Amino acid sequence: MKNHINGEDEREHRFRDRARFHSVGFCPFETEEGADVESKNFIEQIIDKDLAEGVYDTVHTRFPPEPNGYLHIGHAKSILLNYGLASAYGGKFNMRFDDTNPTKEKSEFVESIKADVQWLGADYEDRLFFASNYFDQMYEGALKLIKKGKAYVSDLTADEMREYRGTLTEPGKDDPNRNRSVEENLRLFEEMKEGKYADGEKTLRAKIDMSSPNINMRDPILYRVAHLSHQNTGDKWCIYPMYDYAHPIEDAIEGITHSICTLEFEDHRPLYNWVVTELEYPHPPKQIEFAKMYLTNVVTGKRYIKKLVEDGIVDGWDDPRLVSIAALRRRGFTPESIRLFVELCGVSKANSSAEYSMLEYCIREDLKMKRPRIMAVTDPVKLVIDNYPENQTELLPVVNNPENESLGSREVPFSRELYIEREDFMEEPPKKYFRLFPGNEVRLMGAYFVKCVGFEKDDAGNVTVVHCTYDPASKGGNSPDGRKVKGTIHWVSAAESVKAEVRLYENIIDEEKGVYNEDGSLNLNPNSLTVLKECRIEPSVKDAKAYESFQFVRQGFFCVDCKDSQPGNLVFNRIVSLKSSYVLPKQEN
RNA sequence: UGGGCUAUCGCCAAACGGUAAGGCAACGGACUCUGACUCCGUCAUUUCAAGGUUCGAAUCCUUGUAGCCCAGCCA
Repeated sequence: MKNHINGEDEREHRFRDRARFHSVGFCPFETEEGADVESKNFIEQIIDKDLAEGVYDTVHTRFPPEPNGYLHIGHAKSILLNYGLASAYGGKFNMRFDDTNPTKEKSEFVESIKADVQWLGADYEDRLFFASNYFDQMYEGALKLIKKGKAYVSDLTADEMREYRGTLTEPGKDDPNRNRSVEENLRLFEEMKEGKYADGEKTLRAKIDMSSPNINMRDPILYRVAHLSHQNTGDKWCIYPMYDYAHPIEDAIEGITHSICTLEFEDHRPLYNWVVTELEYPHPPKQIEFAKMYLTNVVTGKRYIKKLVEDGIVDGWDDPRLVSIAALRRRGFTPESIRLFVELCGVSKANSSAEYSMLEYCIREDLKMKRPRIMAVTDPVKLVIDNYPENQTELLPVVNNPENESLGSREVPFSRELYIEREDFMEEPPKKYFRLFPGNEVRLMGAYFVKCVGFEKDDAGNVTVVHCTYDPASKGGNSPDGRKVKGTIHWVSAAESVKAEVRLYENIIDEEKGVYNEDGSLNLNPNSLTVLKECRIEPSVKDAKAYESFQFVRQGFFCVDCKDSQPGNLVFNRIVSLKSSYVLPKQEN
């Protein structure tokens, strides 16, 4: 009794810790107990300093994707980091589409991105913005720079521009148009805007330093001509601002304080600062770079995924073997599990790649207390209880989740003919095999003890029926005489169970070989998908809806597929298997 | 080879001159109506390397080494 109470206490304590841990990045300061204060990541440390020194008096972040594709697990880190920081500091978080290049952008992507961000729980409230809505202000800014003598119109072609830029080791040369008068620049830029020039004919460049060791500072292009229809602004513009010019303005307009981006933009920071300085924003935002984190042995490259789709290897961008947000959602991952994953990974400036096992841990961790544990037989073989009355069915009460009583209980039909897992019976068991074999007794989970008294085989030698006798006194799963069994196996009633398709997934990449072949193609795992069409599941899942998930006891977590599952024709995706320290020895013959 | 950044356990990651946290994975063991969960234990005398400063260095200095990013009118 005492032990039991202690056990409970410990468990509650653990949950409290966990709950607190979950709040890292969401409210790291409000650890009432004050004890073990979580260490802060380097961005939080910068923010603390800024706040303490009065550089900013609030925190305002943003997630600024270009709507040119689907979001994947890598983006989740940025989304949750930005959102988490804003929440933690009582600030605001904006959703902003960085749509300054109409060649690659589609409104289809803005919709999917919005959906994914919301699904992840990053609530941007009414703060949904588009960089393209700031085009007027960016244009005004360009005028200002020209008037200050800090920008000029260039006639150089793309090739010439490259030549003039110099190389990593040699400085660049001044643009022949670098010293045009303000008036001429104003006129030319106006003409660019009016559409007098063809794509590529003219650009607006910042006048900075052609010999800077930082190539981004060698008079970077601010505006290019592109006669293209924009997904948001239509045909209003034929000049579009470049990222390096547009982004700081977007941040400044929205009152962003900490503009968080990935490492590859570190070299752009001086230019970011140049723009906000020259444009004289009173409270300029600060760019901070962190290392993006990927999963090991995963494919995120657009062209690779596109090819997988085209080749019919996956059934779309949301194929459960992919790691787009849509794919993870379809596979059965929860927003909570992804949040946990991002928290566990941490934030730093060191390039890194997390192992998939970390993500697996996170989804198991999230689902294990939340979802019902039911019985499903994925590779059925019939089990007949010889001494059980024919035509009798009884309903046995089963707790939905023994670790979470609030999930209630259900009744599972039991009868003379059942299905069990094929691998739970062996004619000649290896050592330490606790399951069914002739003469051995096991527990049918939640039902009775049964003892194997025989079996039938077909001509090919496959077991077709296992015969048992049951002990009526062991109803519920325990024998009054106190005798123990080593094995407990799951089962379903043959007549009442529902037939379903179950899809088992392995990594789409052959992990032994790594992601890419020498020729750049993907090292695909030929066994990444296993479809089991003859599965039998207890009837309680009959009305399960898309995305609903369960633990299939002894096997793993499974989720109703949102695309292919139909009432009466259920399809389940295996989200993740349960861990197992037992490996079934390879069967001979 | 110009510039920028990074190196702490198989994978993430703390440590901010005071004597290497934690998580994942792995491996023992206990418990068990899931070979799961949970529990308990093991897992860096050493922080890329070599020197130096210091009573004391992962942290400071020097010199190296390795990796990533930059020469789009992409973001």
